Amino acid sequence: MTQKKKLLLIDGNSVSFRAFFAMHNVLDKFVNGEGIHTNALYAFNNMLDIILKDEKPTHALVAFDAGKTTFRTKMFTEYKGGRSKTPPELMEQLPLIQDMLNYRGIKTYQLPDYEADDIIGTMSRRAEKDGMDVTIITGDRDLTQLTTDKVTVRVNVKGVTETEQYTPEHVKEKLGITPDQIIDMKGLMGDNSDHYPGVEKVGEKTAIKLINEYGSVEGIYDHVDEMKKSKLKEHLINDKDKAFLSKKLATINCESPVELNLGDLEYRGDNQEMLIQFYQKMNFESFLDRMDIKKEDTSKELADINVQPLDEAAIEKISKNDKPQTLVVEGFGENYHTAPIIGIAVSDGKEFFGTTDVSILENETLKNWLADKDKEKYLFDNKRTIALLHRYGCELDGISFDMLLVAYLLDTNDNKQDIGLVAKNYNLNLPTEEEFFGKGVKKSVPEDEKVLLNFLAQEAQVIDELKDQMLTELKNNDQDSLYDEIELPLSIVLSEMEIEGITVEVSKLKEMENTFALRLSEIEKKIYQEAGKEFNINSPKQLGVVLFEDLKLPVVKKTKTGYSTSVDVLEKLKDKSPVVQMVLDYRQISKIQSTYVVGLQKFVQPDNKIHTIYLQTLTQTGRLSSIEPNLQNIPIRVDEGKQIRKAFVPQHEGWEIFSADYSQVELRVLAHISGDEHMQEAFKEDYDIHAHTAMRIFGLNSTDEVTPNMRRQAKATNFGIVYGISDYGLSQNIGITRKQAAAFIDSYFEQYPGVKQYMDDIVKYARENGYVETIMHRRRYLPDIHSKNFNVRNFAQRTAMNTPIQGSAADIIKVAMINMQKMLKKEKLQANLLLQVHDEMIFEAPESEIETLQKLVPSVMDSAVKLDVPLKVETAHGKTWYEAK
DNA sequence: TGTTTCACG
DNA sequence: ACGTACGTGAAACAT
Repeated sequence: MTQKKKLLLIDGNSVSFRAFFAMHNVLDKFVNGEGIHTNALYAFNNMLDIILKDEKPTHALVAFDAGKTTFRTKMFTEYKGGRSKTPPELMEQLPLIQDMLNYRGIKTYQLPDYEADDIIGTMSRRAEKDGMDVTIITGDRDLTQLTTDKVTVRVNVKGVTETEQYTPEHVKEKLGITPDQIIDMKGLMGDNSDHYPGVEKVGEKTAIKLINEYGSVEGIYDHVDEMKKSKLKEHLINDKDKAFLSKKLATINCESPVELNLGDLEYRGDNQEMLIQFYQKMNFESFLDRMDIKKEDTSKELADINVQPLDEAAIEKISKNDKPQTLVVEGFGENYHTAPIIGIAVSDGKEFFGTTDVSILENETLKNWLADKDKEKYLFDNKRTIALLHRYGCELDGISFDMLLVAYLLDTNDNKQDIGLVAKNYNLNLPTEEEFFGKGVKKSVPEDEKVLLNFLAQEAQVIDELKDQMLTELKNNDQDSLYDEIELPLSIVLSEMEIEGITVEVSKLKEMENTFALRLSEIEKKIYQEAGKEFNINSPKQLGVVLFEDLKLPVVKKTKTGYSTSVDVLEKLKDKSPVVQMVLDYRQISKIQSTYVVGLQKFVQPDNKIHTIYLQTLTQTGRLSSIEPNLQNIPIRVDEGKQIRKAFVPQHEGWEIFSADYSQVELRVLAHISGDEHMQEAFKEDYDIHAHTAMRIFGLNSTDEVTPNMRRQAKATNFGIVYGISDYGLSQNIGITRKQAAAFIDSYFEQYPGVKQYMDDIVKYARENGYVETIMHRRRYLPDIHSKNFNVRNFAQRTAMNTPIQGSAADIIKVAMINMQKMLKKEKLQANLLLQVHDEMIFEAPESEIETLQKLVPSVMDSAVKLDVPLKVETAHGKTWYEAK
């Protein structure tokens, strides 16, 4: 079925006027580089976007008035007389509006001696005859006379973005007459703005009454003699000529000699190239932004691929092929440590081999090829592939291109966890895992093996096809060594850590579960007693009612949905009611119980180990994150929670847990990249950095004069600096006034002028380049740095300050992990690297190796990168993770 | 599915 | 005058 044709007709002059006055208040702000005003252009275009989206016309025309004299002025010289002149700021925009419309693929037209109305009337009648639907956009109500079953008139109200829709029914409802009676109404009442008269003392109400009685102007005068004597009758008789003339003037000429065919009006859409140029000339940033989104729609569909069976003959071919080949190993399930492999594909870019028979992984030739470091391979997600193959007894080596890692390094902003998403970014339309397998209960492997293998082959094809382009981008960004020397080797290290896993004593967790359950029910009882009723303490909503309505405690803070009951609020209410402390205690225990004691047990595998998954390509700063479960947020600050760590033990009798952490890496990184002399000195001399800061900002002569409270405040200030400080944030954190906090910060910047300089420079750098970088050239793009929104922009500025610091620290420990793993192998130590928690590494090792590690680990860690200040490493060890700290 | 809260660096 | 610390993941509740 062919699409129903629809013609969009716009009254160019009246809409331009509307547009101009709609944005008249910002007239001075809308001036382009050449000094031309652009407000009407902007508003017109905005309206156009809305209308085009709404109406989806197949044909379009914008009609303009040709000049001052028309057939109407010949009939009545004063027609449209006495009108004030078009403002010059609008005059200069009118020709540009026509240009813009043409670039948007819309025809414009004007006809000497005729008005825009007549062109619109004529074309709408022609279109109607052709069976088209018509929509007319205008600021002038008179055009509603054109309304029919097929013709809708949308009249701008309140500016240009909103319209009132006139159908014949709507006209009837509003005026009580039919559309074609509007000209009779105008004839009787005249028109002030078009400056033609009607019958004396007849306005809209009287006109409509008369029309309802007699049908038309003609009808009225056919019966005027029968009317009973009245002033109205006198006026009608006196002004008969005027009435007929005015009706003529009001009548739109629907048979104007318009030299256009409907075919000429076909709407073809934007002329991208010209439009971009035009928008640039007009400084229309927001319209330019909108265009980029449209461009992405040109993605290329992938053809079906002829996939040959991956059998012994194919394996022979693959293993003898010296060219790099792309490997796809597909697992089915959320967690690849347990997911089965459902298919394997290999391709050299020309031939595609695939199978769903995983027993092929027992083939020795294939095994050897996979493990051969000299057989170069490409893939998407090295770590995942290594882990999957490992469970099937295969090793993997020789990976030179991991598309996932490269995509992440090129731009951390978009979600790059899925090959389909990366492909789409490069205009290749490969389905995402979710699109292909479905989600939720519908998630399933396609029944037809061919469908699955085709998908795997397409994945291989995409990897192969995008490799060169992506590696070139990487090199252009100066990120090739970040990839070659850090992220790619790290993916192997991480796979080893995940596969090794950390041993957990479930019995210990069970024991804690009972203890905490008992304590929880005790506190629960007390809270119910105190509150006078039973309720769900875990529900912030119910708790809010109890605290702030039943107990009438003062409301400190509100959230979107109601009262806030978070720790900082409860802390302030502690002495107001004994129930508050109980709630705090309950919350703490309940958190430990649900998330850790109970939560962790669910992840312990039959080997008594937990195998977390590190997300290497998620964070915006370059840090890792850990999921299923998260082993990077195991409690340590309060002892009840820290007890959890007693369940983390070495896998062998006679072994210990060994941990090593960087001390104040982030501040050391700041000292390095800011080049601040005073801060560098503090680290070179190995002073207590927070005490040193306290001494400086409180103007003391020696660190001996620093009180514990001063040190605490200085420490918070140091943190604040790393996070991209604000006086308010600091004041909230250490409980001082905003003014005091501001004074701290001023004093800090005075004492560490290099830090101040860095903060200013990095924000400027972000503004000029659109991104910031770490010491290893890891990038984070910050488009929000140009935001007009105060909050959004400030957030981007703080991010600009923080990311190079947090990100460089992440770079450093990543290098250390790679070097450490190498060193353990080289020294033939049995020790295993198990976990990474941002600035620390956790190992298990035989007691006999602890002494070696105490020297070796710090030496590897502090020599990972060379900074202008030394790195410092602290170690600890013990029978459990609890004791290794 | 989104919100709130809280565990970590 | 604006409303704030940076980076994460998971559980529970409410919708």
